[in-house]
Amino acid sequence: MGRAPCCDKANVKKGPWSPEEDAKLKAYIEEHGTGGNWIALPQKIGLKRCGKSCRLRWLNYLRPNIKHGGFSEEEDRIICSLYISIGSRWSIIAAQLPGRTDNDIKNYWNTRLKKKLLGKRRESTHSRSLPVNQERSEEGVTGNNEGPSQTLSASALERMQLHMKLQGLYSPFSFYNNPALWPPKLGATNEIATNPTQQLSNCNAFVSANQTMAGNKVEMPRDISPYMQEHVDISKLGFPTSTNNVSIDNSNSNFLSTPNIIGLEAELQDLWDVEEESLEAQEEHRTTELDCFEEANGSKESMNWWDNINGSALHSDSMLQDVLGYDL
DNA sequence: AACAGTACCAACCGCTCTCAC
DNA sequence: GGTGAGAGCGGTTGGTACTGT
Repeated sequence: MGRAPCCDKANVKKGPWSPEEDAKLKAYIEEHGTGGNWIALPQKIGLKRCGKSCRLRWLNYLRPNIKHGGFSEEEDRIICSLYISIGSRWSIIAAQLPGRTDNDIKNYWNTRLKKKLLGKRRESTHSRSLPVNQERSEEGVTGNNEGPSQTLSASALERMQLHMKLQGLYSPFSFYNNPALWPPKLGATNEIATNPTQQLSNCNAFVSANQTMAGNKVEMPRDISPYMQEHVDISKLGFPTSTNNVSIDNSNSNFLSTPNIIGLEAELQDLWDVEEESLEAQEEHRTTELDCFEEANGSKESMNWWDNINGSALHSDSMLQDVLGYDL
């Protein structure tokens, strides 16, 4: 049994708003406000519209100080950085761009910006465009019936692709080519890839290994990067206010559904959680994991590998500039 | 000029979240 | 703590404008 509809679907008008409807809605809200009840509002002013439709029209179009189109390069840069960091949290991204609506940004991203970043890889002659074997690698990641693509969302894959692109896959010091920066179990070889074949292999290994680390329970100290602190209202991201450290605890099944972990990290963590294990076994894994890490590195504190990803990408403005194709 | 393909964007849909009761 | 209504959000759709053939 589904929930009751918010309005009488048969008696509401759909489709584009007329100037008269706009005027009615605008005049009423400017004089009386919404009254905290969008559902009742259309009846009050004699509009045959759903309350949700009224809300959307007001927020996305009629509200004062709304900007449409003409995104600046600075806005592009912020949108890209935030998308890579937090994914399709359009409302949060919109909060950082005064006058922009989430819908506007979402449309702009889906129709233009995404193509600008990801779409140009095949025809690009750019020095950082991907080599042929890397194209294959991405197809493996984004791809089809086998492998990691089955479990990573399109958004996460997109962000990984952007991330890899911004990291500069040719660089032997990039995260993907430097196992020393990887989570302990993945960085076993400690080899830095210096040729495309090895780099490709490392990229694939990174993704697939994330799948196989099922059941591990790892502390991921997660500092908010300086970039995020500067550009994002952290309080809106749902991080704990007292500490930035996030303890990923598999024993709490609700944890991953809270906003404490957002986006890609959560998805990777989900991959690790795919395999069902008892709490005891998980705890044992965790203890072993931490002990091994401590033994190898002298401290559990430096197990801050996720920061190695976030920090490096968010600070690579020059790479972002490179991909966007214009000077910042 | 006519048509097809593409790009863009407003609006809708359905789900989750929040909060009052 | 459980429930339900409204608000908010992100994904998707459909219509229109634009561009190329």
